[in-house]
Amino acid sequence: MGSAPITCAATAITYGVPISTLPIHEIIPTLRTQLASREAVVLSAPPGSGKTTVAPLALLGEPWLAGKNILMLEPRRLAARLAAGFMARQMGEEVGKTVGYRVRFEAKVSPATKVEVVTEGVLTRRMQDDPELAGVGLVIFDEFHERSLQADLALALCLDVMTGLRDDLKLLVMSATLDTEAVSRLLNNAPVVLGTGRSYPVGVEYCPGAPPAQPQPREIAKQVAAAIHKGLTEQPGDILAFLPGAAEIRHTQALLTAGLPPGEIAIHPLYGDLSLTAQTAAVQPDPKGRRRIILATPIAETSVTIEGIHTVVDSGWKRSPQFDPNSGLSRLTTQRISHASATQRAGRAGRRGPGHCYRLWSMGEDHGLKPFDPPEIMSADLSQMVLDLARWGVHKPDGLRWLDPPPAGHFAQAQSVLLTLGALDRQGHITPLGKKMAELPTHPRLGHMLLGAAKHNATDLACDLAALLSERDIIKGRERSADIEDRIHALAAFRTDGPAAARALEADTDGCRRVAQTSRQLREHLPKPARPKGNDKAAPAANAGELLALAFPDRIGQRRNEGRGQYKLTSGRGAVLPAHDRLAGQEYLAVAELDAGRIEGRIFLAAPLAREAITSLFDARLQREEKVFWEEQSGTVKGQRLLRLDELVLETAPLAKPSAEAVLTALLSGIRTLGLGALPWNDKARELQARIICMQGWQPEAGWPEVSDASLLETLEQWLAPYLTGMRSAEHLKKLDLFAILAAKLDWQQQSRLEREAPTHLTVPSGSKVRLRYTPGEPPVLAVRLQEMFGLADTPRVCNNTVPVLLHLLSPAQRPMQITQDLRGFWEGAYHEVKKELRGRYPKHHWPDDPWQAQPTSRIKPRK
DNA sequence: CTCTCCCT
Repeated sequence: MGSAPITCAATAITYGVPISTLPIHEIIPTLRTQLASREAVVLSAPPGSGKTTVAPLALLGEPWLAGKNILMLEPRRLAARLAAGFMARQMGEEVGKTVGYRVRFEAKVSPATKVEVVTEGVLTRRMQDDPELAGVGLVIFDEFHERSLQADLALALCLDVMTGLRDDLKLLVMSATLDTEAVSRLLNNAPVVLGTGRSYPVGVEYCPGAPPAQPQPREIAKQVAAAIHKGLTEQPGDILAFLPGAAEIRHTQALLTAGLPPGEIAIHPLYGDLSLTAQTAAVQPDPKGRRRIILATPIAETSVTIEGIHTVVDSGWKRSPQFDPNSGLSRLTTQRISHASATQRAGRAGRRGPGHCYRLWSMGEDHGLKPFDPPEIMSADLSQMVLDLARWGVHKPDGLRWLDPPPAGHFAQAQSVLLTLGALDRQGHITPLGKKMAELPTHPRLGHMLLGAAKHNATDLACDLAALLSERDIIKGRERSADIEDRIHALAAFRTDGPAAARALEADTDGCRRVAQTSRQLREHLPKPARPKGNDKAAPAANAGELLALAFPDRIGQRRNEGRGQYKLTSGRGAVLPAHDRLAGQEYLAVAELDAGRIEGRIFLAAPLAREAITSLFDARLQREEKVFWEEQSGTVKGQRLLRLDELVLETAPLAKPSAEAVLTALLSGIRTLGLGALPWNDKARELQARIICMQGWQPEAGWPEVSDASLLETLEQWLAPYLTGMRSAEHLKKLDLFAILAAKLDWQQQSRLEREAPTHLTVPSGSKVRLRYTPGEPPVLAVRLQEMFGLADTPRVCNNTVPVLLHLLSPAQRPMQITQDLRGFWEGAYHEVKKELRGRYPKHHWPDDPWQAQPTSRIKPRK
């Protein structure tokens, strides 16, 4: 068996409420009286309570609604159609009479319609066109606990309308969870009406697996497969398992097929990217009556209901996108689910009878779960919403009353994207172009592309691209390329040669159908292309890359030379293609879809782009720059003329005459990278440096200049720059006379003081001029033959007689015999020992018993 | 080791 054994906690809790007959009817009278006197009411009732279909019809005859309609908001098209159909049947009517619906691509409404069920996008669009919501007396928000971006926006817009334009508009916010306090507060302390649901008890069993550190797909799959095996033996009926994503589903499926007898049990993956046929198969009962295991993403939490589920296995993880305002990109992350989500998942086992739920964590960890999922507004790309708000006249996150205001950073990022696209001005106000973009039923980036395409004679292609990017990828399969041309070809094949031709190109035919439909709708929103008049020549048609560049001007990729498939984006960020992708050889890409990743982004959809196309498309945004820099390799200052698009360098050319100032700056930075040793130091210059540093140490208050290596390196501009005129290479630097340059840091007075107080030589009793050696922080060293010092009592001093030198007293052969700063002490003491040794080694020299009276001599040869 | 879900 391909899965690990599993041990389960003996604890089991049960929740759920007893079955009763639609308890929602019991609270209808309360709902009526509350809504009659208040502008808003919150209705909280669990799934299965019937609130979606009961509440609108029950309120239809209210006097305050006379002559006005109900608008009900649903998060999904299917739910809108089902709810309208159910209500129409209740009234014994066709859909589109008293009860109708309006979703994208489809409307069933008539002048007789009193209840109109709409999806979220329809409502925000309608409010933009008709802010007063003329003829509407009540807006119902269904499934508000899902807290979609659009529902949050619609609620904020409704509240705005109610404060000014429409004091007779009422709201009913319906939610399946009990987190109603915040909504109630936002709606001026609206009353909360509580209903009960109708569901069966679900026994919950905790089966802790490995501790929940960072989840590995294989590890999650192993635990889920083990729990499924346990469920197969302990529980009857079908099993629904919740996993974070496709990778975990694949692994679990592999483990199960390896561990189960073939053919007896049907295993179905279920996730949004799957073909419609595969999804339908997963949702329906098995045609051969076999037991079923459904391996699903959170799609099965709300969007899809599966009949006959008795057992749920909950991994406790989900994958969701997190917007990163720094990069302006989203990344998918695997996270723990919320408590509300865990309850919702368990509830999926109790729709038709008592059920059972295995949770792959411990009961103790329940407390670590967040009570609710954060609303979408906290983690989404806000550019479309910010454009809608600008059109509404709102330019700041706090311009409306929100349940959770949009995060300021995300809001600002959206504004900056919209500014780049020309939809907003610097104040965040909408431009005429922005208004046109907001009227198109698509993301502002794609709207920008659609509107720009006419000029490039490519409106049809732009519609297809916008449709492709609005819907799920039509090419499935793990080996697919990121090249968007593949999708364009498949779509063309689908249109001209039918579904089989599309399938031959590995495209999903339902997907092609959806994309074609979306493309057609977008085309209808755009003006008909003007026929070229007389001898006007039509502009050459733009290709996919050029069009995508209009939508994603901040995501142009340039190949890096580090490895195949590595790109740098206009923002400076890195992004990679799989190395096997055929696009990977392209020098430039227009990137449409990518995941922010941790360090580097991952490119999922892109098109090749010619450099000439970039320069002509972004002419106004190109930066022409002259760059003068130190080239380490050649050790010279180089000048280049650059053509840049933000962080990308599109062209370089040598710069004939760089400005002297720029050359100097580059040369100085070159010296800084090479270090001070790159300058032509000689002993004389180093000695001068040491003498100045010594003087500064001995006379800290006397104003000696800072000339240590560190401070010289820091202050190159001040002391060295004036001597660098005309120089531009390491070779040129060799001509510098550092001694003279350093000396020039001293004024005349300091120079003569230096000669006096830190002299290069001292005259010793023999008459010789002997060199002093200076080392910063130490006394200067006078190395002199002992014989030359006869007769001198006191150690010579420098620095205005304050610093005794360190004497290295040498033998005639320059061997150090004694090191001392106390000459008098030496003559009186140690000399007499040294003398004996010297007499032995140098018998022909004169080694007097009385050095005080002896004649100093500089003669090297001994006396005859 | 290729990516959750949904909407105009």
